Amino acid sequence: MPQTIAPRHTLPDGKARRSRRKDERPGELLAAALDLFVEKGFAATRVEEVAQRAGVSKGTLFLYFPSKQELFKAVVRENISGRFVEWNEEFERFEGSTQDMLRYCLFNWWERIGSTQASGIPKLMMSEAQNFPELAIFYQNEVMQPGMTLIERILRRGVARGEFRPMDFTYGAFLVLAPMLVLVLWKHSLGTFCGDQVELDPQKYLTAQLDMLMHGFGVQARL
Amino acid sequence: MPQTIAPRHTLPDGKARRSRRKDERPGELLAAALDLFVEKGFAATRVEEVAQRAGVSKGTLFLYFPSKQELFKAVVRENISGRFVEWNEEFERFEGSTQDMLRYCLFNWWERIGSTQASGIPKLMMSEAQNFPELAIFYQNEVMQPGMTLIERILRRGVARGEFRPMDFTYGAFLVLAPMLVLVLWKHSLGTFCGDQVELDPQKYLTAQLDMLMHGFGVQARL
Amino acid sequence: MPQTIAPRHTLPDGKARRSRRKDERPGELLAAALDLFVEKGFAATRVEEVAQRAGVSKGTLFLYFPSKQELFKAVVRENISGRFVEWNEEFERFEGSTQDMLRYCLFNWWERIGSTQASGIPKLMMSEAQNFPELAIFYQNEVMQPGMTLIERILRRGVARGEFRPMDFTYGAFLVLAPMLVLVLWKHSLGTFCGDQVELDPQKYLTAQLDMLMHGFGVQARL
Amino acid sequence: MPQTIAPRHTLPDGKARRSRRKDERPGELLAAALDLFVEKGFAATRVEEVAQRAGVSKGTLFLYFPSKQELFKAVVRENISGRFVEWNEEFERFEGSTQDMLRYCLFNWWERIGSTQASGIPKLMMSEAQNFPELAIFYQNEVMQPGMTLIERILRRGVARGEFRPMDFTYGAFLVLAPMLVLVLWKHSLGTFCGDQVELDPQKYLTAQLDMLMHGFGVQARL
DNA sequence: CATGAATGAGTGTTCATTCAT
DNA sequence: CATGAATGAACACTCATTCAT
Repeated sequence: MPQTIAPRHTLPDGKARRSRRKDERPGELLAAALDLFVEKGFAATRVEEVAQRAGVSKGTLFLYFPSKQELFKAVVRENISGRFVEWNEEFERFEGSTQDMLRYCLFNWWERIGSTQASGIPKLMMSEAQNFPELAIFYQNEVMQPGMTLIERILRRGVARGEFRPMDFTYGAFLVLAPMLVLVLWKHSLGTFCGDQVELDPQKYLTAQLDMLMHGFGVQARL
Repeated sequence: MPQTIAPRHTLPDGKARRSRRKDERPGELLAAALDLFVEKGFAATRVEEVAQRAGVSKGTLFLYFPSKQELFKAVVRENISGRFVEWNEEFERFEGSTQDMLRYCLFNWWERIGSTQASGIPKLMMSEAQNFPELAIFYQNEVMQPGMTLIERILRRGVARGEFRPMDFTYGAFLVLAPMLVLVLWKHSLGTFCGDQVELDPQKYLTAQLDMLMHGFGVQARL
Repeated sequence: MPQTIAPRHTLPDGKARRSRRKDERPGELLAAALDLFVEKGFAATRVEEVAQRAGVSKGTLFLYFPSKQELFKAVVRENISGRFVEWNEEFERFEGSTQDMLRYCLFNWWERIGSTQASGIPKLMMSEAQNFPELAIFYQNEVMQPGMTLIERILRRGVARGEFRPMDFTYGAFLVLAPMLVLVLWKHSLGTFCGDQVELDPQKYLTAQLDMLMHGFGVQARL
Repeated sequence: MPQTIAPRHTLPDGKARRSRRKDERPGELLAAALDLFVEKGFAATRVEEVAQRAGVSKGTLFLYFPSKQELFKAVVRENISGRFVEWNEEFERFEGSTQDMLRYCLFNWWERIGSTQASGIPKLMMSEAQNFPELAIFYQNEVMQPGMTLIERILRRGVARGEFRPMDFTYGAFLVLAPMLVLVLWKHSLGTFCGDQVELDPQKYLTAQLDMLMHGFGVQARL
């Protein structure tokens, strides 16, 4: 029977046996690692735990990833896929006020990133940037830059259409991004220890941000 | 009667040898600790290293600080939380528009914290919070809470005087804090690896933030 | 079908190389630990030393025993407390006078404990009890209690059968135990330095004890 | 004024100033050390604590005793004075049955030693004998030997007067001593952790011991 | 391919002892 | 004489990584 051995990471046919296929090991490991890295941080996560959660032995993990650091890199790379292409297209097709566009941007980001496991990645990157300069650059190029550019494009559109005041777009993009970033950093770090003292409702938070972005705090804005 | 014998632990003349004075030890240790904690993180910094950099032995460090965590707390108190009393007073005496107050707040923060070594502390806490809950709670109570409260007071003043629109002060304070936080996180983390790609001029950045905080991006704000 | 491949972790032939077999590790460690604990005391014994003497690394020790204290408990269980079940059964089956039972108890204890390395454990516990309350409680529960109970049962049997006079069994058990305890304490402590001054022949000592236990020193006992 | 400096440890006159005299330092230190050694054991007692309790600084302690070990030796030597001369005389003058003599011995020992701070010394010696061979020999010669001899003399008297059966006096003395020793070891070591499980009333305990010593457990003893 | 037993480097903290004042 | 600041050796336990089976 011509049962050829499939090259790793490639499924011979679409209807492959679901569970415990050799080719799925890396994926299971990456998923387990993401969970644990996000939950406990890089240093506090033990490789054995990752292996256990993926249902394999510690030795097996090192069969697929030569070191814990390489595992980390693989996790980050795996989880910051190029969704920006799709998003850019979405925004190009967008019709409506730029304020609506900004609103759409904020809430969509929350729905697809902020509220998911992936929201732990920025915190991880921020913490481990020093230890993984290569990854930091990668993250900067593949995530931060495209993200900033996307926001900049929205701001430019707003200015071009006379909806927004002229501004420095780089700083502008930072100012849009900052509260979003702080929201997920809070969620995954300091916020964990506030108990009920500071309860952040993402919807209200983003709504407040949008309002501030558009009108600022000053009274004259209401005119 | 001529008290010829100098009192113990007192140097014969007031202009004693500058360096290695006993009462400077804690200060030297705090400075060394701040440097190393910011540079390498809390966990990765070895107490012996701190002691060495301060020019004393490991044992001496524990003479002044009962534990590594207490050393960290002392560093934070020395550089941040200990100053809130002074800052609160400053703001109580402040006369002028609340916009000026906000400007004063931002630029003063930059001068006294943001532009100094102490700006590494927020990044540090973000990274280590999970692994050192006690420190996280301390930071939350001694730094975040007072900081947020200080900002909230400014916002309340603005609303009370009719300068600012009504708002939720908690979210408002977050929105003021976020760009400042991101500025120093950036400076101590991802920003390190961007080279010249993204050059943030703090003065311009904070000016842009202030403008946005007051007027927002929307054109109607100009009316 | 001929299963040619030896099951993992099993040596090709039954008579595998004698030493360094995986399943002997705990035993080797326990033996090394007993030696060192008795020789140097619990606190003064370094785990690395135990590991070295057992021919393994420090890490390996912690593979089998989660902590130094648990190692100690295992040593005690292996050498003393684990045997009470067997001893209790022996005594339940015992037929004969209670005096013979007491004799059997004393000389058997000497043969199986008193004359072995394990006799150092009581001295060890006496010395370290204050500093390791957890171990003290463990020893109290696992060794002293069962031991006292065993002796009490013998005494109760003697009284029940009319062989012994009525007595307070708690104090009675103490009085039986005391000379045995002192014998091994002596052996492992002060006795070490007496040279030939006081030569204790255990057989004669225990014989004398038994005689005293039965008849006392008083002459009327001979009637 | 001829105020000659008194040699250390010697008081110029009987009516010396009571408190904080230089010459009393060693005594205060020895007392403090005894308390703490008995309470916490040798290793667990910190010299600073001893110094504090004696009201001097750590440095001063080392002025009088070159090391912690020497301090220990001094403590033991100080506290096992030659009371045996007095006791021997007492026993020579004793008139009455030898059983009464034994009773007197036991309860007197309890009153003068067993119930006092000094009862901690045997436990200390037992624990530290290995570390202080010199002291162990000293203790053996100055305490154990005289004590055993004293008991032996009682036993010999009993036999000589026809009150006691013939016996090996060395073992006999051990058998008398053992329960007394165990009583104080229990008091200062393992017994500490039994809570209410085993409550030893010294009076009852010694009474039971005396009864056993005289008559044994066997029924024939009653005849 | 997979296993899991074995390894050993790395670190905060204590405390007896010293010595400049 | 007395002080107390300074020292530095000592030690249990973790966990990433290896490798014989």
